[in-house]
Amino acid sequence: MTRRYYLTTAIDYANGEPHLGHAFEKVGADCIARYHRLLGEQVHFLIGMDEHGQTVAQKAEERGLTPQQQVDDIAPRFQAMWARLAISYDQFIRTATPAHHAGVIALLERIFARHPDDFYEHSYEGWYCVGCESFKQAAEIVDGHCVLHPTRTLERTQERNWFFRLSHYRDFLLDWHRTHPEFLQPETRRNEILALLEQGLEDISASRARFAWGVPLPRPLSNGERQTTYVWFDALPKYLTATGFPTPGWETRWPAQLHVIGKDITRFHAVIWPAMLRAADLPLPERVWAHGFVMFRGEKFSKSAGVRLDLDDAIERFGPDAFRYFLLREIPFDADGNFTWERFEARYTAELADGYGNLVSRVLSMVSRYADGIVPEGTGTTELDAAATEALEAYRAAMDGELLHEGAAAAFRLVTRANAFVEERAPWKLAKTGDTAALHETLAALAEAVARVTALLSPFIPAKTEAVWRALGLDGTVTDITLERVARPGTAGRRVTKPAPLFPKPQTAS
RNA sequence: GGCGGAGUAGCUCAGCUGGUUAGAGCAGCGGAAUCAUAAUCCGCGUGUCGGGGGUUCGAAUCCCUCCUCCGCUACCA
Repeated sequence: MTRRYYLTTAIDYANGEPHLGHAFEKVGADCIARYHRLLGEQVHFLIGMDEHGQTVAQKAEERGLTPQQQVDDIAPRFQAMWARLAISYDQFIRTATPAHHAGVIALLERIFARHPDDFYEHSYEGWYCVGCESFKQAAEIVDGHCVLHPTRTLERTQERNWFFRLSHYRDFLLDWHRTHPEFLQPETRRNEILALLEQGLEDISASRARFAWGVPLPRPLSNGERQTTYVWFDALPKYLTATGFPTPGWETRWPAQLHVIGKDITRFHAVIWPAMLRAADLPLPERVWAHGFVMFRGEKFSKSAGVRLDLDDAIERFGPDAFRYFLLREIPFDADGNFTWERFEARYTAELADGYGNLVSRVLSMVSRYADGIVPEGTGTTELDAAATEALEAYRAAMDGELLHEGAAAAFRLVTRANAFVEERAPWKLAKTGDTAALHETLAALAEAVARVTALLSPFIPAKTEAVWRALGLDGTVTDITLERVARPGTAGRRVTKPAPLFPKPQTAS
């Protein structure tokens, strides 16, 4: 009975091309998905597109398209990018589809049926900041101006909508976060949400009069007006509608084990989404992880400020695996980090080419030269076994806590140890002196270490590790193995082949 | 404005509830080796631990204050 693991990312907004921020989240979640497959769990990995809302409709109009044409144009572009980056998703959900609409409506109806008081009509009147394009609360208004746009004038504006009684769930949510510290991580995000909940919650609107591109809310207002479901009541339920809800069978997948999101949408996932589920008498997801952002030389990416990075350029520089590795190793998954070309090149050269790539190269080469290409039987354990055990423990501790950058570092310590082991044992000397027993023990230990590191790195660099797995002559593919294989890689007796350099270095002339 | 986090070697960062000479990786300098993608290994770090004050036998580690940066402060997603 294998444990199932339903993992999701946020869905990307269909108003532009995929960029580095989109890629970082997908690569991170993909690494988590692959890690859980390595643990032997039955992973279901969901990604997708958020296709509704006024911005999509506007973008479509600018391009002379219908909203549907707009989203039909964008989705394949994202999917092509995810294929290129080896994102191993099991399902790609799009919100502008009949199945998703039906699921959203079923969820809303379920809330109407079970907690009829949770939705109510309300004429909302408030101070509207044109700069923010949103209503502002008292706490954000100082001297009659929005704190973020003090030079703008706030406008008194009114709209009649369906409202969701979010305030009713404040005590429940506060208690949930307090008693489930693992629900929202990292800790700093949890603290922010606790602070928010302690302040108290306002009800939120659940429908919009102005924008028709979305899911029609199933109940009209008392004056007969039909409105569009407010975007978060449309977007968040995709985690549930993706399971097939309300068609029977959805219960086998829900609740999700982990929602991977950006820190900017923590509130929606840690407050609104749990409240919606509670209102529908549905179980809450087990965990929410809010990652940080990739910045460029310490600055946020910004089209207007000219701080941008072409995703294709970054991938082309050293290939998809190297790009994945760099993002996962360089940017802490629990905080913000930086992309710089200098760091990218430094890590590529030092860690992938000279570290892992060269280790693979020298080990395969020595097995060919000193053992006729067949990995010898190891006679006993060496210090490399202890190093492997240590690396595995650190790796699991890091990966179980979503600290992917530390997981990569832990795996890499075994690369370093293996390289040192080569120097200590000096197989070329053993070959000269004819100490076959010691030579074979050394080569066996090294081949095992390479197989182990390769397994540990497979969530980070799936294509390159697959090539190494084959070069070692091992059975199956690296995506099918589990961590048990790390204990017994079974390299002895395998015929190895030497592939071209895994991570070729550009000529030094450049 | 309010709440919260952070400021440690050139760079990226570890240093939990205070206690031997403040650490790691990268970069840099010196040496060894030659299996390997001239790839590796070994050795070398006196840094006002943001500034100031305080508590203590003793503080990077606790308290106060100031400076700087960042996050949150509810319906663009």
